[in-house]
Amino acid sequence: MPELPELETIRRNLAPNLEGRLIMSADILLSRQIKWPEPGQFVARITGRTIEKLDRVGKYLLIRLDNGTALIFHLRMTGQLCYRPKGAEEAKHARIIMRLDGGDQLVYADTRTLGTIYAMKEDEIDNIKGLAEMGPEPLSSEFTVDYLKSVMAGKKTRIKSFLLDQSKVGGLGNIYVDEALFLSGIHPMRTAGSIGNDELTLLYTNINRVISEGIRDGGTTFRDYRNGNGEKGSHQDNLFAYARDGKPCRVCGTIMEKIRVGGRGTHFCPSCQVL
DNA sequence: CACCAGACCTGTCCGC
DNA sequence: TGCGGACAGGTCTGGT
Repeated sequence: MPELPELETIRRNLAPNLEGRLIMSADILLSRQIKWPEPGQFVARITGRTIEKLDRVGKYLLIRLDNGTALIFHLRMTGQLCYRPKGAEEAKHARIIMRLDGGDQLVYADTRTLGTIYAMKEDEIDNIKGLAEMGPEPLSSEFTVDYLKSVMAGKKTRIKSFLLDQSKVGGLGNIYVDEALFLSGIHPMRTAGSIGNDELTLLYTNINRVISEGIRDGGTTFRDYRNGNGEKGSHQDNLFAYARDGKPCRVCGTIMEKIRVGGRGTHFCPSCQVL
């Protein structure tokens, strides 16, 4: 489900409800999703701890505790992290329930159970490869036109697959990549190295644009995604490319198409984005 | 290094 | 109504 804008939305609406709160206990309903340490140790590391701060790195959410442990979530396709005030109805597909002071809960739910969860001491965090190797994020000071130019130079990988590589640009996923390529008039099958300076500058601008608009709209809800309070996002109403196959292009009216690139469904306008 | 298929899972939708 | 297949916001592994 979730890409950078969705994770950032979750972080922003969980933070005021969680920071300063005490984790009284944790119920593990599906231990398979805890990747480190083993479940008993996992529970021991987080119970009785106070939540200090919520951080996000790419699509990872890090909940920092007062013992230096970071409770780390990657939601993959259908993970949800939801704050449930005392008395709220039960979450479907709950996999971990963390009980907070005062009877409120932080619930991790996940239909497809692909999400991954860790409780890492500071010196263990780099063992999560995807996190340690995260590339610069859109909207950050490290993400510049020159950076993008340097990593794309000479690359034969198709631009769609290239932008999905988290070690190149952190936080992009299938929806926002299709959107950025559409707005830039770049066909998803082009190789990264074939993209000229003007197009590359446009692409850079549009990556930042789609990410910032996604955050502004509280994320994109197609099916499972909900924010930290269980609410849907609204960016699905403002998409140009994703899931618009068979519909007229919002710019030129041509019927949009869907192909597969690197195994992922890819939506584009055959007239605005020529190969 | 580039690229693909398969794996990990469950739910939904579509065609027959 | 039932059943099989394709597909879904992500990432990792192993093969060519």
